[in-house]
Amino acid sequence: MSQRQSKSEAAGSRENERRRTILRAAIEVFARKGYHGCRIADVAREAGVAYGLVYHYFKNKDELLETVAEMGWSGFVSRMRSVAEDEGITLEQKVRGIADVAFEAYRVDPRAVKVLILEVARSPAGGHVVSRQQAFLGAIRMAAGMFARAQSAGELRADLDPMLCASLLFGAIEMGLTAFVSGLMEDRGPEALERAKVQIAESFLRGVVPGAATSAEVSWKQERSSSGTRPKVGKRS
Amino acid sequence: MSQRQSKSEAAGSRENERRRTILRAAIEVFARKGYHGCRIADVAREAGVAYGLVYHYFKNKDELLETVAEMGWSGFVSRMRSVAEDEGITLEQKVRGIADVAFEAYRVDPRAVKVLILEVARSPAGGHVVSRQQAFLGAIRMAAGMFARAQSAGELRADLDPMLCASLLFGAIEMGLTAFVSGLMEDRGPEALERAKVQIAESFLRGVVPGAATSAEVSWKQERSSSGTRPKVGKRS
DNA sequence: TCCCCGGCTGATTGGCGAATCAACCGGCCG
DNA sequence: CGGCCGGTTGATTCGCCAATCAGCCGGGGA
Repeated sequence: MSQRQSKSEAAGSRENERRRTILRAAIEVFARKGYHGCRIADVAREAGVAYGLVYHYFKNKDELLETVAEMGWSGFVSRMRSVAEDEGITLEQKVRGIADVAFEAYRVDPRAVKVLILEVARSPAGGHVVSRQQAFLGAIRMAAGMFARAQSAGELRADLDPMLCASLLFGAIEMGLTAFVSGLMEDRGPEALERAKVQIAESFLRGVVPGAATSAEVSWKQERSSSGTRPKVGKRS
Repeated sequence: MSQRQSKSEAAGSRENERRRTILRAAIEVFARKGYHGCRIADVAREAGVAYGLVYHYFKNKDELLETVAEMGWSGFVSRMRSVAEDEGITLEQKVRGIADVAFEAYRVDPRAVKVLILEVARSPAGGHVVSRQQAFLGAIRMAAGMFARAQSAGELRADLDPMLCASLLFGAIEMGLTAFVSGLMEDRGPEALERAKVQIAESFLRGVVPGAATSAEVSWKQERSSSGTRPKVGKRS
């Protein structure tokens, strides 16, 4: 069983450990100096490996970023999807769940989120690297679908454009995180993060859900008593 | 049309015309291929001038972007400031006014807005080019100040963090514009733009203003009958 | 013991593109 | 008319950095 496993990236072998190290270093360096502002040599030094080894694991610099993006993003998207497509919860819970996922990702790995936001989501349309922002837009479309369904179920104001709702939610979350990433928010402790998350979700919901004071308002104080209803969204799968 | 000369730059001489041409070409090219994805040669070709002339008017490539950023941004900021600091209007009107300014900027010059959003606002922290995102953060801070003042006047829920409100508003506007910039919104006509603007402002206000159904809600249907209560904020043009 | 092999090394190379610079207009003044 | 001068040109230079590659090391199998 412990036979030499084939070169497929099946299990986390010793070799993959190096790969991981390089990936982490890349995130670190990208977060610090930006993709264009750093050399491969920086990544190698940060990882404590030889320059050439980076090219042993990654075809080129671009693939390095691509991989970083794919890993972080796919994790986020799958978690978000499981929330957005959960049939058993209300729109409000979904929105809170999505905010949860995003802020939890930031809490767990701020650097990675910074890279994702700054280098991936907003990468200028270079024409070639479409895949990246396509992933981002895909997430928004997914949310838009969620809102559209909620709308026909009467959980969303009829006069709103679902796509715009999705943009609004993502924009609010993204900029909220940016406020932390960029140091705009002086207090960056976990409880500040939690407060920000709640405020964003509640504000968004008040603005978007039919019937002025929603249960968002009601549950505001007693939310922990009704905790069982909230899936809490496991992060690292 | 009234956009001729913006501010200082008093004497619009013949020489400045060339400079302008290059600047416009830069915006065009930056919007199409991104700052890093284009060469100075591209800008020169687009402008129909010799390669070297670009360096006659701008110290280097970075200063070119810097100038583009400064021009577009200062225009936006000054318009926004005049709205945010207007003592004679309510918070709601200010918020609508800010949305107005942003969307009007997009309507007038989508390319420039695209560059501003993609290349300037979210430029990765390169350490050196701090000024750019500093300008952006400055705008958010200004809005935060506006919200803080509104809060002590009772125009904003007491339980909200002004800075976060500012982030939320900017995030919503920015992502809304991004939806257009990136082609997420299939319909990009002026009336779609108008609808998006209204939806963003109203949603934000519902979420943030004390007393569930605000005048936003009330005026929603009867806004044109509600006489001159709403000054309609004389944006540019 | 020696050889093989695959992870690993880092000096070298090649190309790209920013920035320079010497020459070139064409108008204007003396 | 001739010389000057500022805007203009684009081939050339120069530095940087991604990507290569020839070779090293250490383990394990024969």
